[in-house]
Amino acid sequence: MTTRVLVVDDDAHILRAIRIHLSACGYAVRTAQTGRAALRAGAAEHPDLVLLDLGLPDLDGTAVIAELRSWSTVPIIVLSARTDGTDKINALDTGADDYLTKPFSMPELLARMRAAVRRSAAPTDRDTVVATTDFSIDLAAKKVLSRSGEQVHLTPTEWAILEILVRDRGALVSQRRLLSEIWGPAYRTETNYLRVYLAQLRRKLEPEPSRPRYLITESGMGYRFQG
Amino acid sequence: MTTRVLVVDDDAHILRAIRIHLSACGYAVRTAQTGRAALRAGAAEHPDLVLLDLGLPDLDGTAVIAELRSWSTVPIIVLSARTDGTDKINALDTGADDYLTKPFSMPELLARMRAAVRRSAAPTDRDTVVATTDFSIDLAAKKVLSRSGEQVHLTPTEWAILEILVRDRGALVSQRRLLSEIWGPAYRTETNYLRVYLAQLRRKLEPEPSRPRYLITESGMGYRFQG
DNA sequence: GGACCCCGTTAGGAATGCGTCAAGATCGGT
DNA sequence: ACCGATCTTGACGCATTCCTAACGGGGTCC
Repeated sequence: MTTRVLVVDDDAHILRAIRIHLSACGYAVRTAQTGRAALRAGAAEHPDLVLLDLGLPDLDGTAVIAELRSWSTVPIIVLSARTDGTDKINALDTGADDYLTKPFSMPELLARMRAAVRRSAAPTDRDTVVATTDFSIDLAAKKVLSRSGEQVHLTPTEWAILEILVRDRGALVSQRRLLSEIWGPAYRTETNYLRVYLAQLRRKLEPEPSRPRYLITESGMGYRFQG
Repeated sequence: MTTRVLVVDDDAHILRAIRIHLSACGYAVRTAQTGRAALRAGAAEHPDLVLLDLGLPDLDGTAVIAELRSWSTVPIIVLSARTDGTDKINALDTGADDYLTKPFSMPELLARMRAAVRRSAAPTDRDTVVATTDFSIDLAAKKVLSRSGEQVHLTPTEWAILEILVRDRGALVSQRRLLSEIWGPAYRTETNYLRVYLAQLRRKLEPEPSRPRYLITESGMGYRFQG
């Protein structure tokens, strides 16, 4: 499984140089030249690692970090020409995982990338099959079986929502996070999407769709999968 | 819930300087001057973070990292005078989380420590559950369970207030802070909002709402969550 | 004892959020 | 280019939550 890296820098030359190096090392590279493009790509592609230059034309670098962190725990390594100490501290406190000052050596960047990915890869070992008395969900196989053993067909969007809720089963998932992860950060306020799809999921999964037992609404906050 | 840091360095002066700085910032500091002492202290005390100098008299620094990593995932930040790139890469690949070259600025070290602790604390929801004899609060899952195990339903505003109080449990939280964090700075004087919502929280959580045991009023000052 | 001030409690209308339905728009495969 | 599946969008009635304004109780300082 290749590691997907999102590289964000406004300088196309640097972007190209990094892309060449990383591709040669077996990473799948995706690039963005602006903060907004970075947020879009982050939401759409769910990279395993983000390399972020702070000097972007449209958004402040720390704003990009904060926005990403509002719904994602992807490792973020900041690459910056600024040697100012306060930039470093702000970036780290906003949620960056590491901070390299340009110019840096490529071997060091690669080593820090390996360290960041190793850390984030560790705690992803939760049961892949979640069973209730009415249905069972296989997260690895992306399948849902009804009690009678028949497969329940879900559309891609339905599955995307269910997967997020079930991965954090028991926890409240904010509508903002669901919208950001599935439709992108720009759709944070389109809560009616969620209303429609939650209704469809309930019709397919709940024994009594009008009185949900598993897909719980927390008014004004979000949704919760009750195991 | 103070963070316990193990500082490993053979130079007693540096050790003292770091200890003073970290203690002043609220960390609980334990020190070791040799690799073996560091491994012993790591096993005995399970620190939340390790600051490790590579130039130890008895063991190679990477050996210490490898030994710790064989059984622990505690964050390790390497502090080293060696500017050689291969040392850095070896340390990171052996399992170090970060690498600072001496001399470094203390604010940067503190920021990197915060980042490392934040990362390692995030996936383990251990500290996010606050339990009393009458109910338990899961800050990560945004869930409150009564003693009988039933879920207590809170509205967004109720939850917002409870979250702030519980995050700073034991401490007095001023009404001004609650009001400006939840309703915005313009509502600093609307203390009647708090009276209403505190009453609702007590009705839902306290065994005897008229005689609060957990949600304590400090007249004229603010409120306090008494664990 | 009286005049405060601060707090707890209650309740109902206003505002916001949610479930539901159905009709276009869009996408993907043949 | 067609057709079915899927996604978007808007509208409506209902449920929940919020705001607000009372009233009463318990302190404290004159």
